[in-house]
This record gives sequence, structure tokens and C-alpha cells, in this order.
Amino acid sequence: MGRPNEEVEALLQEYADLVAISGGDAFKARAYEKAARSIGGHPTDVSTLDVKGLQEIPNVGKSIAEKVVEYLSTGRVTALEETRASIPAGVRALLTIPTLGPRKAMTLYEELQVSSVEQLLDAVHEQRLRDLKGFGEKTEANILHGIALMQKAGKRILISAAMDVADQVVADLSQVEGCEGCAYAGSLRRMQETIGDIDVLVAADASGPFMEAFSSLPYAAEVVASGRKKTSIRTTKGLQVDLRVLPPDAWGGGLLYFTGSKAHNIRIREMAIRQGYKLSEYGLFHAKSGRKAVSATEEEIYAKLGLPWIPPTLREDRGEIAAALKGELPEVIQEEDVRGDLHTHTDLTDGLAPLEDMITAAAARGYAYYAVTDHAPNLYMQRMTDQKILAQREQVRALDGKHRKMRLLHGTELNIGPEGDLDWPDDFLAGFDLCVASVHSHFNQTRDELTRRLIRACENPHVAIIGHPTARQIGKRPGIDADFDEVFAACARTGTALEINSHPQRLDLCDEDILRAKRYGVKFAVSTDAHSVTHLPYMRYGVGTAQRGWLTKDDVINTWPLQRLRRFLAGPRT
DNA sequence: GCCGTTTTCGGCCCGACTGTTTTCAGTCG
Repeated sequence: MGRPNEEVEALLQEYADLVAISGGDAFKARAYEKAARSIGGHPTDVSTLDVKGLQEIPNVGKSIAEKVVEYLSTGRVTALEETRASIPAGVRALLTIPTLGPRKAMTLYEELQVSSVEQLLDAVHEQRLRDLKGFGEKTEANILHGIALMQKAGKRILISAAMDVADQVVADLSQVEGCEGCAYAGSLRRMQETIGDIDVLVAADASGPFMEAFSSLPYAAEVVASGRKKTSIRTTKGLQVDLRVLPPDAWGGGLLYFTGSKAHNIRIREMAIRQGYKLSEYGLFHAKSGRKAVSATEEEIYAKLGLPWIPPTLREDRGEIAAALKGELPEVIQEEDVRGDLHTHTDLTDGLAPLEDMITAAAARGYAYYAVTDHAPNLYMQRMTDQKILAQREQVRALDGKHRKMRLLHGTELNIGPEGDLDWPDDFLAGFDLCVASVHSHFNQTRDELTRRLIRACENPHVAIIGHPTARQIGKRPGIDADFDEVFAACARTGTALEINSHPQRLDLCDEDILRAKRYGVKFAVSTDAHSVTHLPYMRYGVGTAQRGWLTKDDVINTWPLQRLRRFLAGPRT
């Protein structure tokens, strides 16, 4: 699931952007955007559907359905190709700069012939934007700031995009005859929030068949390097994947070495030297004789060095080796420990799937409980009303019990206003099983204002969880500049949990903030913020991030049995 | 371009903020 849907989503989004840039009907652009989002979040593989079936998907009509079928059968869409021809790809890339939308991008292209981020930088530095209508000094500064933010993210991609490719490569190479093991390593195995390139390892006696299969994968656009031990490809999406084939008896050494991090590897290599060994990607060897000590598994290598196996998400040289030596390595949370999702949406607001579909999908994940938390009225664009949310509550109550083992919680995601104010008065909030409260706007208040604002939300007796606490979006927007030490202290004092938002674009809190917050004694909720059934599996990224923050089951309220969770949700929060 | 109907075309998420302009266009959530 997912692959063709995501391709089609990207295609329709591109068309929407091009329509907007070329000054086409704004509603047409929005129609394509809506269709893109619907297809991206649709549970059925679109490549199995015909024109009629496609039209069953909300926001997909005849015209878009036909374009999708054209794409799936020929790999191209004539209308899109024609639009592409009139607007260079670089112009569309300008849209990724925050504060630059389609209108300004078009002006830049038409007036200054700017058709790439580099050309835009040049134009700014040559002060050529100043003469354009609607552009001023501030606009220039915002553009420079936006470009700097993008360049900082560099060529790294979101973990979800890397994971999709890695899962596919591992699945494909595992089919090759003679495969005794296949796994991804590197920063992806350590669940870093962004990924540069993907390392895949195969255990096998002969490397040839794997290198050949790897080079001829359908999504391999280019073979960058090809040898006996290592082959590198670039995928059709421009992502580099390295394959290394190891002898099965050197699997552990290779996996350890290529998982990293570099700093962790240096530490354990130093330990090896002190104990008369030499550690390399081929395994652990006796320094004097050069004879192999162990290499088949990571566990054996760690054990020989006097260490327990260390989970990859902890291998960042943040004290994990010292903790391991003292027997104080945390037993980090696992995805199986999660009993429910505490932040999800439906099509009552900006989610894509109806309540029943979300619940059915959640039950299929084996959850013991599941919270529906649609947006509240102050996020005006969602048009929430008291009547709508109460009607939803009735529906939730009626559906509770339909899935034998899963209980339903009716909640909401409140908007934390500029003054720390919330959408509804306390007596109305008391009617919810669970309130998540999040910042959605006014990101540029002063540090004091932002801090007070978050603390006020924590102090509300009904707010149990602060959603995506820093409101950052990876590669797009930095987190808000609040004094989070103060916020963490307030959360600990009031018994308010901090969310670890599992959406790959957010991963908020991030690992370092989690480590800091944990020292205050705060509890956490690992939630997906799912807007479609296809987002529910994002839980793995939230759990990975929680692991990187050294969290155990006990730190995370949605691993707790329902009764204990309910007691926490009830407060007190004075 | 999609949708929903007042079945054939008009409405489409609304409000606020930013920066430029001096009344509003563009962008964002």
C-alpha cells in the first residue's frame, strides 16, 4: 500500500502548483490539491482502480480520475507535460521557500526570469527585487531566511520517505536466492529524524547476484558505483542507496559498523583496543594474532566487550556506554508497548477518513484504546461548532464496544490562543475524556509571551497533553522560542503530558528536548496526529524518537492500562 | 476541477497577519 498512491499524490500536487503559478483558476488548483491529499491518504491502492472506482474517492471527479488512469497505464499525463513545458521546474521549487507562494514565484519568473533558488539568491544580492511591485526589504530578508532554513536541512529527507525506500529494497533483496539476512543500517536504523542516504546490508556467500539485482531494481534511476563489496544507486526520486554484501559470519560486525553512529563506534573501538582487540567492519579480532574473536552477531561483539546489546536508537554517544557498563541502560519503549493513539482526526475537521474508518483501522492495529481529537472552533477554518462536536460524541459513544477489545475516548485538539486561552470554557471541556492543546499560530511572540502562553495551557485542569509542543516543521519552520525548561517544569508540576508527535514532518518533541524534559519528571504521550488511516502507522517514528530520548514504558502514558491512563487524564492540574 | 443540488451552475475552509501600500495582495494555518 502507498507507493502508487503517493506517486499520484505527488503528481497531482505538482499540477496544482503549476496551475497556481501560471495564474490559473485558484479553485482549480485547490481542487487538484484536495484530490492529491485524498488519494495520498486513501487506504486502497489506486493502481487497482478504474476510472469509476477512482471517482468513489472524495474530491476525485471524472477529469482527475482519467488523468490518474492515464498516468498508471502510460506513466505520463499529457496535460501535466504541457504545463511543465511552460514553467521550469526551478520555479516550482521556489514555493518550498516559506513566505513565497505561487503569485510571488510567478512575478519573479516573469519579471526577472528567476527559475531556480540559486538565481533567486543572486537576484536578492544584486538588489533586483527592490523594483518589483509587492517586494520590499522585509520580503528580501524573509526570502534569505527561508533559503537558509532549507539549506540547513540540506539534501536530507524525512525519515518516512527513506523508510519507504529501505523497506522496499530490503523486501526485494530478501527474495534473491542465497540471502541469509538483509537489513537497513545507518541513521535510519538509529531513527534519526532526517536521513542523508540509506545503507542496506545483505548477508550472503556470493555478492554477485545481489549487486546485479540491486542495480536493476525498477526504481534505480542510476548506478553511481558498482563493485564486489559495495554498490550505490540513485533512486528515481534522487535518493542514494548503498548496498553492502557481507559474509554471513561477519554480519554482526558489519551491522554494528554501518549502523553507527560514528561517535558510538569510536567509543566501542577504544574499549576494544583497551581489552586487546581490534574492532572493524569485519568483526572483533585479537590485536596480537589478528585472529577473529567474534563477528556473527552484534550481541556477541558487545558481550565480548563486557556490554549488553545497545539498541540502535541509543547509539549516539550520549552516555549509553557508561549506562550500559553500570547496568543502567533504559529498557526503551517498543512499538508493541503502545496501547493506543491519543491524537487523531476525522473528516469532521481536516482529516480524510470518516470516524468509523479511523476506528476500524485503529482496532486492526490491536489497540486497547483510541482517542478521537478533532479540531476545536478557534481554528476557524475547520468550522467546528458545539453541536458538531457533541454529535460526534454521541457517535463515538455508540461505536464504543463495537470493537470488542478497544475502548474509545472522545477528545479534542484545542488551540492555544495568543494569551494561552482555549476554545471552550472549562465546564464544556469537562465533557471530554481527553483534551490535547496545541499552538497553531502566532509563532513569533516574544519568549516571555510564548512561555506564559504554554504554561497557562498546562494549568488548565482539563488539558492533559500539550500537542506538538514546539510547533516546528522539519526543514520548513523552526520551533517557537519559548523557555522550555519553564514549560517542562510546569508540565511536571501540573501533571500535563508532553506529546511526541509522530508525524515525520514534525517529530515534536525531538530527541534532545525529550531528554531534557524527562529530567523534570514529565510524562509523555506518543501520538500520530493521524489525518487518515494511512497515518496511523507513523507511530513507529514517534516510538523511535521516544527511544532516542531514552524513554521507557513507564514514561509514556499511552502504554499504560486504560484505568491508569484515565486517572492521569483526570488530573489534578492545579 | 469537484460537488451538490434550488439537476446545470454557483460556490468552493475562514480569519489573521505581514509587508507593502495608503487600501490590499499574498501567505499561512
